[in-house]
Amino acid sequence: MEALPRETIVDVLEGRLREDILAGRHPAGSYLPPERRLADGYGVTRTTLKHAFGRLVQAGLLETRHGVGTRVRDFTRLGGADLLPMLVRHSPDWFGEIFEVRRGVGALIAERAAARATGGQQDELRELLDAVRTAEGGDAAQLADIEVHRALARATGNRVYVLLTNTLFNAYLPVRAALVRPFTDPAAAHARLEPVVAAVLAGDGGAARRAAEAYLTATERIMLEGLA
Amino acid sequence: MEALPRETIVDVLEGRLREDILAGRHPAGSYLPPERRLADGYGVTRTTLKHAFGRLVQAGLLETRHGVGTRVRDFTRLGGADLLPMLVRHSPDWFGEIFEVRRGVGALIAERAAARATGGQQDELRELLDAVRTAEGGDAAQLADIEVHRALARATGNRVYVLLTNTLFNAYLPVRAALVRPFTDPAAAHARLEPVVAAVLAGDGGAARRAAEAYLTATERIMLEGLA
DNA sequence: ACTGGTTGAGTGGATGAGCCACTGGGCCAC
DNA sequence: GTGGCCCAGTGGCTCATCCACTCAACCAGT
Repeated sequence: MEALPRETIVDVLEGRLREDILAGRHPAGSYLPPERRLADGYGVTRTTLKHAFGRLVQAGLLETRHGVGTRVRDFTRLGGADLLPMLVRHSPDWFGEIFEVRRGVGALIAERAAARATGGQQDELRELLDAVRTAEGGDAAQLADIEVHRALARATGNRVYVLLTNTLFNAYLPVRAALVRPFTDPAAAHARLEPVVAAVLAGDGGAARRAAEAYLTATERIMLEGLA
Repeated sequence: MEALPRETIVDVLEGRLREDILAGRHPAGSYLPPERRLADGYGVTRTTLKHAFGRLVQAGLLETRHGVGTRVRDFTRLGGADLLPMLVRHSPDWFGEIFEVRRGVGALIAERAAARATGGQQDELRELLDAVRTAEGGDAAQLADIEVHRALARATGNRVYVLLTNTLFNAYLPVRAALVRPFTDPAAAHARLEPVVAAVLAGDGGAARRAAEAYLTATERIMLEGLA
């Protein structure tokens, strides 16, 4: 099991700052208070605050200018998809939109994979699909399911699809993990996924696209029901 | 003009570390030397090194464990699309793959936008397209062109498409900016873009998808030629 | 009045010494 | 053997201090 360590001070601080920004307490375009004052306000050293700032700058939420100050970026306009995990954590409204995109992109990936998968990649897909069926206990089936999707992305021969899949996974996987119930049955997971892989292996792009759309629509419905 | 300040020490250090990682001098899964030793090696303070580490951790390239060490993550397997800018800077191989995805996603966006754009969004599209035609000097036409694409993404009513568009822009825009020649002519830019907007305004999803594909294929060809 | 250089307050950037907290392996008593 | 303890090595965090940059106000000199 993944033994994640206790949250560090920087973690907590980053979370508070992010919350304050996403909640609009520091509006986009406005300057934050000076580091010394802010650090004092949060009861931490300026160095520690700077570490938290560094992360948020990297994430695209903040923008610092030497000698001037630190400003909140207009991330809804300029931000990248890597913001999704924190956005969805702050407000679950994003979930539906994420899944619509996942459906569109997933269909693209299936279609491309059907057209391009190499022999080795086809073998890998067969193996990983089989691993879903024989998965045992807890979230093993769910993890195996994810691996199939990663392999489908790889089978497009386009590494950007792999990264994109990871980005979308990072955004909605925590939510999906919370809904363990519908995803822990290996037989059901295998049955849902099998038509997609079969179409890809058959090299039928149209069928693969439709199968992927069906799969993603089905899992989306399960998740949206689970959230309600 | 955007007067970007001189690179800070942390910037440089981050670049060197990233380069060392992407070049495989620190293989995925391996542990980096201890912070004290590494900081000494790069001739900087441990604090400074930690700031650079913080960014790379946030970016998904590194993973630190208190009391154990700092490890290089297998970003080709687990990384998100936000890595693209640094990956493409390190090796331009990525460019073709990025553009293929941009084409697929752009077509999806155009189709959705045609089906869903509200009246206000249609007006905005008309205005922004017009701004491309009347753009003057330097890269003004190129910037106006980008704004049209952002507006198309917004017109889908799905904010994730906006973020995704930004992510892909961040990845290939620096390259595109280097090829100013084909993109500085307002009339040409307007002519390329007009059919896409027209189809979206007409509410014809299929036509919008095909127009977007044609546009993206054309600009892709221009860029690939420029690179060669 | 206008121009142009100077200054100073306020901001973020970087340092280095020092201490705390965590991990893991090896040692020792049982 | 087995269990517990210890300690060396690692990253986390703080503090005090200085450097570098920006901007606006000021003040000559014209």
